[in-house]
Amino acid sequence: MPDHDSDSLLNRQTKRRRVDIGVKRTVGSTASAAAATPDNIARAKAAIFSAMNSLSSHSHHGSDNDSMECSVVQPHGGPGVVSASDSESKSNVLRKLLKRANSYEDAMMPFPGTTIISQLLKNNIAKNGGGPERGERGDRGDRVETGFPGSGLSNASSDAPQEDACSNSSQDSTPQECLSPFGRPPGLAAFDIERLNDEHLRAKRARVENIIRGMSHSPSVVVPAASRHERDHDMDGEREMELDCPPPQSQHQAPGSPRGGEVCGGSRENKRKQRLPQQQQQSFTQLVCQRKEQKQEERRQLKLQLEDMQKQLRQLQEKFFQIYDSTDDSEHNDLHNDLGNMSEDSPVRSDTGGDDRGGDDLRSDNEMSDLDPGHFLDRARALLHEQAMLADREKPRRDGLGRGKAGPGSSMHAEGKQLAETLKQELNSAMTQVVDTVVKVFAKPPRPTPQQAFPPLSLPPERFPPAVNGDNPNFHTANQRLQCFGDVIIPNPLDSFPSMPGLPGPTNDQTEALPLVVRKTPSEHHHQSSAVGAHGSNHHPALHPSSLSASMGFSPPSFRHPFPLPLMGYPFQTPLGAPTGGYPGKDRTSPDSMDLPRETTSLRTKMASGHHLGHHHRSCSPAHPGSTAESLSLSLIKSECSDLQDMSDISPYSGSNIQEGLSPNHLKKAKLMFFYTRYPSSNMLKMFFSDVKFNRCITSQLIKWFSNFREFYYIQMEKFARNALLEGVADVRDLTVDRESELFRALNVHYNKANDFQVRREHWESLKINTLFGKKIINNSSFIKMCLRSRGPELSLRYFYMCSRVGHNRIMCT
DNA sequence: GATACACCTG
DNA sequence: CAGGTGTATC
Repeated sequence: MPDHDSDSLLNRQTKRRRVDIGVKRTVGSTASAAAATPDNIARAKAAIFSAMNSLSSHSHHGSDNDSMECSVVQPHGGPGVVSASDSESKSNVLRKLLKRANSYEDAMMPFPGTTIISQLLKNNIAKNGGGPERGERGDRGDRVETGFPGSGLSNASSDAPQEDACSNSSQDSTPQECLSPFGRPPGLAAFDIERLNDEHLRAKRARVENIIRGMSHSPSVVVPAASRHERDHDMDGEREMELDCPPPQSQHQAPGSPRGGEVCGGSRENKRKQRLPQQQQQSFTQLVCQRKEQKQEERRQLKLQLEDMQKQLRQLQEKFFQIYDSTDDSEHNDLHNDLGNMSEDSPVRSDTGGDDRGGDDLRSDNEMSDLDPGHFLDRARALLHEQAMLADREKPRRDGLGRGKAGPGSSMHAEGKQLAETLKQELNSAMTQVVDTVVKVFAKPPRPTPQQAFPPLSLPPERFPPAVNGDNPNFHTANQRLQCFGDVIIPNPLDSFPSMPGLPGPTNDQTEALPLVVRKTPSEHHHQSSAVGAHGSNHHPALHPSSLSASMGFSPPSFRHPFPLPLMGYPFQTPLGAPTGGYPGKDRTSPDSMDLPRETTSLRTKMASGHHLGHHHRSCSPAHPGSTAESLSLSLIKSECSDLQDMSDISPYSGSNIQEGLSPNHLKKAKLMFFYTRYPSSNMLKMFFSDVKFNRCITSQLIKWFSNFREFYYIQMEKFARNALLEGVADVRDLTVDRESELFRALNVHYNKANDFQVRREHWESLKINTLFGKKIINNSSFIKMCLRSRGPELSLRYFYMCSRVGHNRIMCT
């Protein structure tokens, strides 16, 4: 704390420790201060959270579901848990937490608090293997995890830590959740559907496997069921990490910083992130490749589906034929009459009677080959041919004779023709339906495969090429992306969300937010620091790959979607729900009509009026929203653009409508983006806001927005933590977040006021978040992702998991 | 000096 | 959310 003396530091901390703690510039400083500050409950809480975060950070794996819990912190060396009942223990805990916090501020991970943390870490460890706080964070980098050997966790230690975890989780959830990537075509029989599902599942599995292979991050994977067991392992691992790693000297690493070994090494990167761009580029490239793969996969699936449908069609035809045949046999002609009526207009129709033969033949054929579709057509052709011949032959006679003559034979003949006609019509209609169905299915965003894992989150910078929705509001269809956000969402947490730039490499997970600015090219800025800068070094550049990256990471191949999202598991619908289709309503409407929050409105107004933001904005011009682009943007948002892809998708259309200013919709998008990255890099911002002409003002404004978002977000988290402490919560496992919770409400109001995102019950309750973080943000709605993501190790909840349990969700820190 | 961030205030 | 300030980094 170079700058601040302890007092000031304390004050400051007291006031605001929230947010920046993690990032803070002061990093190494305050160790001294850290020591005591008892009074700060908040701090303690923060510490707790951080601990929790730490834990959570690594844990991805998780079990998914339910059981994730985090272990709690335990005060003393031993991982003992603090007994809630004992006030003293609480005090100790708080103290430790405080210490930790302080140390944190120092930027180091305090060992003091270590015990607790370590225990927490242990629990979680596995997942990321990430180191402890900073270190932990560093983790995000992925490598970090690797660095930690010890994690006892089962797998965690392994190299593929996060990935594995992701994959595992993905697998777990995927199958079930994403059952039908394709919507079920109308008309398909149940058995067909089942068949399709089976195939689909197989395909998903294959995709998941691919994804897993592709991922290299996450170390731990745990099986949900074993969550607890795993947790233990994780903890061990984490602890080891902690021990192994020297405390960071000065700052924590920035959230995305790469770290792994680094972390352990204690080296932190004070420097700002420099290379993000490259990393991001790689990530993008990977994403693109993944997308292609996904598309191919989609094609394959569609083909399979088409084949199934064709089979079904054939079966239907056969059945029809059989029925007809039976009727014929019975000699009654209700059916015939009907057919005759139907085919009256048919050219082929003939009045002449035919012989029975046709009927008999058909019958026999049917008998012979009930199930052979091919016969159906053959018979139809033969019948037609026969009828034609008869018609020619009898026509003259018929003219002379009159119809009365037609006996049974002629009626049969007529019936044959009618049958032929009917069959033709049926075939045509059936084919038409099949084709339509296929087209529709194809057009719809398929649910992605599981991987989505979400999404979350990061976006691909580039956006995948996928089709974007430029025109089609319903980007789902247009894009065909699956939204899977597994979270569906919007999956596409996502997964993938986006961090475009940040995409992490394969391994990156960015659990943390990326630095806001990354100077893209060296040429442009010599600074490399994109990130956080100063104090912050904490932010680790490496980290960037926040969730977005994670998502990207995941998205692998399996998805067809462009996004990575996380989609894992959710079925077709987007998290958003119904509105998928068009984003009606306000989305489409002009900004004015939008139901934006007041602030937004005011912002818009200001902007519209040419308001210039302070010095930041000197050059900014007013925004000109309204355009289609915005609508699209909203649409995207609704669809949970969370996914990187979504983000990326924006660009296409945006290109045509580049605005010089930021509109309310952009603000909305920024909020959405915040779910994925708390510290977006400049590249990410550019990608995400491809429809905006960037200049210093815009960049500054965006940075400011994110700064504000962080502030709010961390305040909420801190508040939540504080309340929890006051309530006597000693164990993270006791923390719960449900829809009624203040945290949920606050976040939703702030970031989702217009309910652009529908946090559906299923998303909330059955999140399989294991993989959520970082890399795997797989499923769950963006909202949840957002909730999970927190900024710094310290206070942030980023590592929290919200799990659903029977009636409620828990926040886990893994 | 420029930049980015945290923090604080309105 | 914006404006301002202080700090750290480049």
